[in-house]
Amino acid sequence: MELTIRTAKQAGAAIRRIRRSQSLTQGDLGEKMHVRQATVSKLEAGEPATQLRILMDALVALDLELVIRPRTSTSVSDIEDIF
Amino acid sequence: MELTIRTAKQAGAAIRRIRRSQSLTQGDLGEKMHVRQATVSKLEAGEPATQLRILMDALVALDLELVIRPRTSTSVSDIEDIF
DNA sequence: TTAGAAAATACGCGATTGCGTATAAATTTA
DNA sequence: TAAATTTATACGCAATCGCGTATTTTCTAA
Repeated sequence: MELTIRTAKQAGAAIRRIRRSQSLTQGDLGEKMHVRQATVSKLEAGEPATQLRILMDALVALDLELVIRPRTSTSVSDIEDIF
Repeated sequence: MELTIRTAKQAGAAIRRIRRSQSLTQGDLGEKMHVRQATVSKLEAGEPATQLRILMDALVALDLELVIRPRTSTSVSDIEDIF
């Protein structure tokens, strides 16, 4: 299970998917992160002005990590993601 | 070449390493990203309030992508990173 | 060792964050 | 389909963003 992220929107969508897979509400996640449910909502919406700190805190709370690597060729799912 | 990121500081350090490996100055990268050199400086310093948008723009400019995945066990390099 | 380049920092600015507190809207479940 | 839960949105606030413009401070070659 590995999600490729190229936009803030994709990052938010990934967080949402994973949060749900762990049966957590935005409120639950917010509690773990010590931020409000509204802040989680904005993060998941892919608001590009969200602070980096919020993303990192979410990753910790969901027991995830980030990897930075060279861009791989565009996959079909990436294209679908555009629409 | 794959960098594991768990903190904003690590994200900044990774961007800096990769930028240098591509022989770019902060000014060069800023130009590609349409942000100021000062903004790149803050990103690389790992300022946690940096906007997510800035990180994503840097990734695009450096031809990188992000991966979100479950946390792997702590590696030696992670520990070294603490000190 | 010093000139030149690169990076860090500063000031004032408008914009927007995340905050507390609430509520409206949407979704799920009984 | 009604009730309950979850998510999105709102207001006023202090804080901080990234901006333009510039100036240190630090690093790197000649």
